[in-house]
Amino acid sequence: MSIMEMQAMEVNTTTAEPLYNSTSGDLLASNYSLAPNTPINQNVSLHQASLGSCSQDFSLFSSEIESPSMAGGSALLQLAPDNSTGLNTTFGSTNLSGIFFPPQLNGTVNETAAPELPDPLGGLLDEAMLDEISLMDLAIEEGFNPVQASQLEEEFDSDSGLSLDSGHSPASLSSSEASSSSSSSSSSSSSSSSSFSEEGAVGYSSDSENVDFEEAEGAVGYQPEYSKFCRMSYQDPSQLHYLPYLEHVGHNHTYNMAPGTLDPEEPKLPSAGKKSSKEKPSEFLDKQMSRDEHRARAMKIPFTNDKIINLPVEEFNELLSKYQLSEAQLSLIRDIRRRGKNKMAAQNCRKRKLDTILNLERDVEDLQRDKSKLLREKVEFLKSIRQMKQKVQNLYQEVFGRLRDENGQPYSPSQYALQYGTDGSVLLIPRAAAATEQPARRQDRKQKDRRK
DNA sequence: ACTCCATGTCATCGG
DNA sequence: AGCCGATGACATGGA
Repeated sequence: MSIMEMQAMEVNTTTAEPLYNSTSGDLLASNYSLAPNTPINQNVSLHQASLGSCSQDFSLFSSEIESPSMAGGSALLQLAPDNSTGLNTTFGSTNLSGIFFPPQLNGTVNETAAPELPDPLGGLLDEAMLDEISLMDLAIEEGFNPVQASQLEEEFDSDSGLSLDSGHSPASLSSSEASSSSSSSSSSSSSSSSSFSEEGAVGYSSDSENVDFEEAEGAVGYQPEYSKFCRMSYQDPSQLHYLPYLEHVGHNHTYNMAPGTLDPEEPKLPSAGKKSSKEKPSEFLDKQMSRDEHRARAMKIPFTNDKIINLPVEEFNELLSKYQLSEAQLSLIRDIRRRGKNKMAAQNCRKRKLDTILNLERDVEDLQRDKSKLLREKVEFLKSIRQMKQKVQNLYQEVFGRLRDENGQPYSPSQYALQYGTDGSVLLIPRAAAATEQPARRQDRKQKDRRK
C-alpha cells in the first residue's frame, strides 16, 4: 500500500495523506463500500446534486442522500455509506481527480475533456507497469528469470522456503564422512595406515612398536566437515587402508636439509622404480617412510617419529631425557617434531579453508534464494496494486457517473473531479481548482467551495 | 611439456 | 623467551 501511495503521490502532488488506511490487501475487492464514518461530501457546487437512480443498487453509497434543501445554500452533500466494512478507509485530503479520474470517462461524457488534462490513473497504471518492467529488468540483470522463478516457486511450494535440504547438503554428507573418517583414523592404529597417522606411524611400523593413536588424535583437534572440494587422500577414509604407502611416494623434499643428515637409504633417483610392482619388499617399505623417518632411521633415533611428533611436551622431554642423544640427533628430533606438527596443522588449515569456502557458497545460495523470493513477492504485490487501482478506477467512474447536478445532468469529468478531504469526506470540486490546489490551502479551498 | 592438484615444508604471526 | 597452532607462500611430485 505504501508503494501505491507513493505512486499516487507522484502523480498527484496534492496528495498528502494515505489514500487508504487499511491493512487488508483486498480492501476494494470485496465491495465498494465506505466505512460508516467516511461520508462522501460534495462541495457547494453540488448543493443540489443527487445520486438519482443509483440508490437502489449502488453499494458504495447508501441511498441516504442529504436533501439539497436541507443543506441549503451551503449544501454539503453527504453520501452516507452503508455499514459494510469492506472498505474501512479513511480518505485523506486527496485529489480524487488525480487518482480516480478515468481516462475512459473523457469519451463517455457529453462534454469534451480538456486536451491538457492529464490521465493520472492511466499514468499510475503505466507506472505500475513500468515498475514491473524495471523489476524484470533488474531481475534479469541480476540473474533472476521467469524460468528460475517458476522453479524456485515450485521449490518454495514444496520446501516451504529457504531451508536447504539437508539430505542434499554437502555438509550433511561430509559430516558423516568426517565421522567415519574419525572412526577410521582411530581404528586404524594397529595398522598404522591412516593418512592422519603421520610419519611416525607409517615409518617404523615394521620394526617398532605400534603407534599410540589416542595421543595422535589428541594432537589433531579439528574434525571438519568433508566437502566436495576435499579430493585429498582423507576424503575417503576407506581408501586409506589400502593406500597409505602412496602418501609419500616419490616425494623428495630435500631443501633446508643439512647434507650430513641426508639418509643414504632415502630414494633420491626419480628413476628408481616408479612402478611399485617391480620393487623389492624392502624398497616398498622404504617408500612408505617419509623423509624424516629415513632421517630418523639414519640417525638411529631410538623412538618413533610418531612419538616425537605427538607426545605432549612434558612426555616428549621426558623421553628425550631417557636417552643419551647427540646434538645432531636432538636437532633432527626437534625438526621432526616441528615438521610433523606443522604438517598436521597444514592439513587442518586446508580443511578449514575448504569448509569455509563451502559455507560461504551455501550462504550465497541462501541469499540468492532469498533474493529470488523477494523479487517474486514484489511482482505479486505489483500485480495486486495494479488490480486495486483498476478497481478504484472503476469505482470512481461509477460514483462520478451517477452524480447529478441540480438539473439532473451528469457532471463533466473534464470540469469536476472527486477529491478526498482530510476528515474523510469526498468533495466534488471543479477540476481547475483540483489541479491547482496546494495542500496547504486545501482547507481554505474547502471553505471557499462551500461558500459558492 | 605443461597444468592442476595434493601435500609437505618454511617463515611468520599471534596467543 | 619459548612453545605452539594457524596460515600464507613456496616447492615438489603425481595425474
